Amino acid sequence: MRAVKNNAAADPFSHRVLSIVRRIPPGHVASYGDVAKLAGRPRAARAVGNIMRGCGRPDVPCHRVIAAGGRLGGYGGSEILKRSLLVAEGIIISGSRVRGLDRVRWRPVRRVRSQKLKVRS
DNA sequence: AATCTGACTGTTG
DNA sequence: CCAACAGCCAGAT
Repeated sequence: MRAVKNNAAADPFSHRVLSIVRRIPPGHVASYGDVAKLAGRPRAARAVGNIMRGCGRPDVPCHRVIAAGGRLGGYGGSEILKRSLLVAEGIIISGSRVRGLDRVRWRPVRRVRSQKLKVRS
């Protein structure tokens, strides 16, 4: 049985996007644009949204992926649920905006390029 | 291969 | 702040 064949979504991009979203820790968020950028396609925010729409995986915290500027973005019509999930993780939301975005925005650990220590002698 | 579809985003009025 | 528009993009038809 060939198995897996009907699944056309085995592309590197969507796979990369999903693995990135999977790493967003509770209490943190990333915008569609952020994820797109991390996935190597800085202008594919819209495409990321489409991928989120289809991800129905329990291991993918798609509720932590929001729109730019702290706006919530969509959640399959249940934006209320998305808001609840975020609040439950400690995210503070005022109106329809995440507050203190800079403090909860997820920052993947980037490799520091042999940062030299300046030693004074 | 061409067209359509949006959980997007930045600009403009 | 909100609505309309115009780019942009990967997936699905």
